[in-house]
Amino acid sequence: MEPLYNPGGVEERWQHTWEEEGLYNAEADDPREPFVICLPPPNVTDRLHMGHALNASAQDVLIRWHRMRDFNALWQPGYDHAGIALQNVMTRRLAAEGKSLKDVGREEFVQLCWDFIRDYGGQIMGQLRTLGASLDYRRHRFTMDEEYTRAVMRFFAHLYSKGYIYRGTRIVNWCSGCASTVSDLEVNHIEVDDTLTWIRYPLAEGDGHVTIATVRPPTMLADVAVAVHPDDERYRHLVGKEAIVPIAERAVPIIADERVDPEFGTGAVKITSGHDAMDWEIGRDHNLPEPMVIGLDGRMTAEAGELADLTQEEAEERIVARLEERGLLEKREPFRHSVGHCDRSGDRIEPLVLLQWWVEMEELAKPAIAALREGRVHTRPEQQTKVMLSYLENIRPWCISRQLWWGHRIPVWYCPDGHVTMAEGEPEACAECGSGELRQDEDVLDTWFSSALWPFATLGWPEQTPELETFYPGDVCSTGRDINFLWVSRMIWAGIEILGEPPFEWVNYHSMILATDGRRMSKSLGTGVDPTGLIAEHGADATRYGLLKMSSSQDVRFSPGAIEEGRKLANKLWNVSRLLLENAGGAKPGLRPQALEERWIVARLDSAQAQISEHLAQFEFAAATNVLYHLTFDDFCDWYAEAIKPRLYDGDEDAQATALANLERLLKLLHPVMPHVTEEIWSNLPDRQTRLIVAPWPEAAGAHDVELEFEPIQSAAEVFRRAGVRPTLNEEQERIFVSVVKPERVKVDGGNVEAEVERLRDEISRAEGMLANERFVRNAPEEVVAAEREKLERYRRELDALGN
RNA sequence: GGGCGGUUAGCUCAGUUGGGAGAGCACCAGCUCGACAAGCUGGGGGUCACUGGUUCGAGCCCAGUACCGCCCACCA
Repeated sequence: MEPLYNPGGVEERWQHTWEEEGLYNAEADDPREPFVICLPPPNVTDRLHMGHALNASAQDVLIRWHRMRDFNALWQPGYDHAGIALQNVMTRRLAAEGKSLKDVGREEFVQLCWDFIRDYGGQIMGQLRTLGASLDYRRHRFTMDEEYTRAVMRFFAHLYSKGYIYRGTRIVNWCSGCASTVSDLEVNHIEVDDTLTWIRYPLAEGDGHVTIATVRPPTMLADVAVAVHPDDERYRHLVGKEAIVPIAERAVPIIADERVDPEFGTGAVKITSGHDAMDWEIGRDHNLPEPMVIGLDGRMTAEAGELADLTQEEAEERIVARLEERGLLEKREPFRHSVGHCDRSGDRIEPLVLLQWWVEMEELAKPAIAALREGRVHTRPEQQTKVMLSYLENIRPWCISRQLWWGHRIPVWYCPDGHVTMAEGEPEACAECGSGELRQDEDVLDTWFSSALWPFATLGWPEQTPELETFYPGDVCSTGRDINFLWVSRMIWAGIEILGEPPFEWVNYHSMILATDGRRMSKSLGTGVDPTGLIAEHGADATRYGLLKMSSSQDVRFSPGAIEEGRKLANKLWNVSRLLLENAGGAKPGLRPQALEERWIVARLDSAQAQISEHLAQFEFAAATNVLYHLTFDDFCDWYAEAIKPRLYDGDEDAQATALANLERLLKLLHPVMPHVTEEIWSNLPDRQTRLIVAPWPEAAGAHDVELEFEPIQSAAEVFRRAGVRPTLNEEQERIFVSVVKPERVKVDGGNVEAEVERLRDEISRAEGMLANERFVRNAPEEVVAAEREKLERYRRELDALGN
């Protein structure tokens, strides 16, 4: 063993060995209790980024921990086809070649997507392997695979037959950049500087007018009403009358609706059902028509008359000029408000009224709400449950059709008479009239529609496979908050709807890792840190340790020091192992603790193990790494190993055997976080029967000497003193050791007796004050009062020892 | 507009029912003898954002303020 641990080569070797020996595999006929996590499927064209690496580290710790605890641990891998994202990539590539979608046609385009995936996709699984992620790679799934597609079709058919899926004309979010609709969840509201234009609409009868304020004058050509609040005294007399929309020169009703804010603008608002979400709702409730003057390309349509084909900006200029000529323009002023933008392309969303496919969500959400409320699904951090509930309780219909070519095509066919035939496979004839002339719906399904099935479609659903039987429902979903609604909420209701129970019991939300300056990590900002670079430079173990160490219940900044710490820990462990192994004589591991410091380290290992288990069970990975760090550095290396060194050199077989047994134990506790270095050291231990990855997690604590559970370092010295042990320490350690023989001298040796006396007097008066307080003595827990009494006595003894 | 989170050492962050302010890194000093200088030991350094309240006692509980971040939303 070399003095400096070099993860390069070692890590790859173990990754290959583990996978080749089938140690990542989980089998459906394994009788042990299953433990299942589905990897959130990365986009097939993505490369590993920090979020993937952190989340994979967390999941792998849980999987490896459970595997050692004798669970049948399945970590399910796979990819998502990333509908809009990949379509946009491909569209840009075509454009770079001077081609458009129309030039290549649908069939060829889809083939190009598959080619692209074959050539450039599917890289993350390889990158996850270099992280040591123990996924069952044999079970890899892709949402566009034939089998998975069958599941998507069945899911559609199921929801369609129960009436949850329907086709309807409603207001949608149209993204001109993607040339598709997107769901409400894919729209970001961003503050923009705009202009608010105040326009006079003359009354149809008489001379008066009503002034409205709008940020989008061109849409006035599609106005269908003017609305005011029903309680607004200023306008009550006008409700039921008509106003003339200028330029369009149409009369529209003046209506009353409570959704109008009387405080805003003049308190009167133009209603444009075809181009605004709230107007659309008001329009539906008042049975108003839904004309449109803006087309799919964002330009004015023929309905706009002489303004047809103009851009909205051009149309606005013309309209404002005309209004001014006629004296109907009251004023224009700067106005800042939030406007929907496409999450994918960044383009401004155009609300349009289109015929699309929808999922009616209200009924489907109810069992998911119940599952969250009843604690059948828990979240970490817990507050996220509230967030999820408020989303589900206010859920709205989900637009699932996309005007794309890359994705699962909607399994619906139309005959020339307009009859609708839904079929999981291609039908031969119209279900209604028998016509053989069928045309399939052109649209594909929202990518998230297929992602919702991930926990069971990956297991073979709709077939009743052994995998489905054994591995559903799973246990943990670990993910970022950014896809909470898009993915997690949908898996929950879909799982309950299809299989009767939620797909997992726990949802763990990991930190978002920000750049060191607090900005988002992003390629375009140049703030990204590449985790594969960290792995190459510091090793996978150090990277895993570092990411888990810096993770938290909230978002955190990237900390290079945490990775460095991981590297030091691996090196420290490596070197203490060298010490123990190279001085083990012919001893075989066996726990024969005789000296007090040996019983002490067993107690420390027990105690640390209990803490680690508790932290992992609560998804507190940073706390677990902290325990591991101090256990290894302080307790195991700096005190225990130092203390037994002389006996190791002297060839004391009991000490050697015990040291190896304790090392074994330490390696097991570290393995889930740092699998490679621990497996490598493990392979150097004598008489290994199994790999560490499948070695049993140590027996539960309980056998150790309870009275030895002191705090680490000081207590070690205390233990040595009581044991009469005089380990060979260096001069500094010797000084501490001696000082601990008389604990009251520790601080005084530093020189400042007066300050120490003062401190003790303060402490004594504080403790006396508390104990003299009847309410404290009466109300505080007994242990707290007793602890206070003990402290008081100790302080008094220490003060006496100082001669005061 | 609604909701959630944050503000603790130079930096990144812990701090579990209220009871002696912590870790890692960085910095300083010493040690460096047969695992490791990517080591060991020690040290300096904090008005726990601010104001008020509850309490014998508040980083922690309550009310409010400021600043930062995130999510949701039909602010025309």
